[in-house]
Formats: sequence, C-alpha cells, structure tokens
Amino acid sequence: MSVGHTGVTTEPVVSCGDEHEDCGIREVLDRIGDKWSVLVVVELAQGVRRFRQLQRAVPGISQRMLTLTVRRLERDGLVTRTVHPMVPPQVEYELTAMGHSLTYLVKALTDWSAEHRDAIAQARQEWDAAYPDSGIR
Amino acid sequence: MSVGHTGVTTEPVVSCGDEHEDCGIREVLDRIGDKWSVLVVVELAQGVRRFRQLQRAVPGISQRMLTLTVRRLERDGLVTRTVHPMVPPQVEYELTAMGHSLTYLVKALTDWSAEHRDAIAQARQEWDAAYPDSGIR
DNA sequence: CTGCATCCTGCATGATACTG
DNA sequence: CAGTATCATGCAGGATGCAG
Repeated sequence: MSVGHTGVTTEPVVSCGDEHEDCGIREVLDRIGDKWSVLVVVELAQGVRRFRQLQRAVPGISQRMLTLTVRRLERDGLVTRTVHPMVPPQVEYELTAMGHSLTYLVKALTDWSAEHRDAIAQARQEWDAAYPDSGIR
Repeated sequence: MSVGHTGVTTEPVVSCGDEHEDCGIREVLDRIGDKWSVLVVVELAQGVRRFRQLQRAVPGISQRMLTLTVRRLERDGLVTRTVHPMVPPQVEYELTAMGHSLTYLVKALTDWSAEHRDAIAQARQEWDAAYPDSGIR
C-alpha cells in the first residue's frame, strides 16, 4: 500500500518475531488486564456461581463492575449466564471450556508472581532508596 | 456476619485455593497489565535496545510513556538501564534474568491468545448480533 | 436477588514544548 | 539522542438510586 520512499520501508519486525506488531498480546491483556476479570475467572474456576456469590467472593468489586465484568466474559465466550425464571431471580455463571483453559494461563500468572514477588519487592525497595524523589511508582 | 438460613452457608473457598483473597494475581497484573510494559518486554527479549530503538519498535508509544514504562520495569528489577557517557547520549536497556523469566509468561499469553483468538472473535460477533444495543464492549 | 441508569472522580495515557 | 515538565483528556471504576 504505497509505503513511500522516506526510508521507512523496512518493516518493523517488531515483537516476538512471529506475527504483526503486537503479536496479539494486546488482545489477551485487554481481556484479562482489567481490574476484575481474572479474579472473577478464578472464582468461577471453583464451580458455578450466582451473582451475589461472586460479589461476595471478590471483595471490593461493585455491583456495577461485576455486571460489566461478567457481561464481557460472557460476550467473549468465556462464561455462560443461565437465568432461572423464579422469584427471587436466580442467575448462574459458569466457565465455558475456553474459560477453563484460561485458568491455566492464570495459574502461570500466579506461579510467576509467587516466584518473583520477593525479588520484585526487594528491587523496588532498593530503587526507592536510591531515587527517593523519582516520582515513579 | 450472621449468614442467615438461606443455604448459602458454604464457605466461598475463594481464589485459587492457596492464598488469601486474590492470590497475588493483582501484583503481576499491575505490572504487566498496563498498556505498554509487555510490548517493551517483548522487544527487549530480542536483545539490548536503546531508547529510540524501543520507541520505534513499539509503534504508538509516546516518549513519556516509554520513559515511565522502562523506569517502572527498572524499578521492579526486570530491566537494567546503562548510560554510556557520550555525545550524543546513549542509554541501553536490557532484560535482567527475572525480566527474561517474564518472557516465558508472555509466551504463555501469546500462545493462549493465538489459540483462542478466533473463538473469541466469533463469540463476540454472535453476542453482538444477539444484543446489538447492549452497550457492552 | 439481579441488574440497569446516572452522576462523579481519579488515574493512566496522550500531546506538546523545553533541556542537556 | 534521551529525557523532563506541563497541560489536557478519556475512560475505567466507584457511589447511589431505582426497577423487575
């Protein structure tokens, strides 16, 4: 598509070297990189959960954010939402097969975290000691 | 707390079952969950990079955000920053051992992404078709 | 109980200009 | 080239009230 002639003709060859610019990392990160999705998935990994159960299980999440989070997960095919027509209403959320596969990724995350948490904490302490007023956090 | 008598007395047994409320997932996510860190790490996985190199390799990132990102990575002990006193200035960034270990996690991310990207896209299409005006995105 | 609508705020990010 | 400083802003997320 008419790359031009400014010398910017060289392809970036960016990223992990197997795909386009960002591999598709952004896709996953935009999924699970938000504040609550992973925590909800983790809870659902235990089994079927109702709305209130989820909210209680994920301390700090607001009704609004829980609704948004499960809706997005549902939209992405990671979670199913089952409405039982009764009063009071009962809605159950459950991981799909794809949702379950995500839990393995989450496992990798927690493993890495557990493994390096101390080292990171120490690195930070040292950095903060070296540059007390850096403004970085 | 007075759980009541509605049958919801079962303990949540929250999370991944090995730690407190959020396992520590938040820690990693707060690291790599931001918009640029992972992309920078991916690029640095290729080898030593200078500031401008990084900026060119990560299309769309601003000078400001690149600075912030590498500073944070440095603070966390994931990246080293080496200043070569010369003119024009030359600063090199390189992954630490811990930084390299992160790339394996990133690999898991990209793998999962590649594997489920299509399914997610399809699920979304179907969902959007079913609920055109949901407002969810 | 489940969920949507509304309002409000802070923070992450972006744009731009300036410095060594 | 490699930053720092400043200002602007969009959107994620929190709080609250109402509805089925």
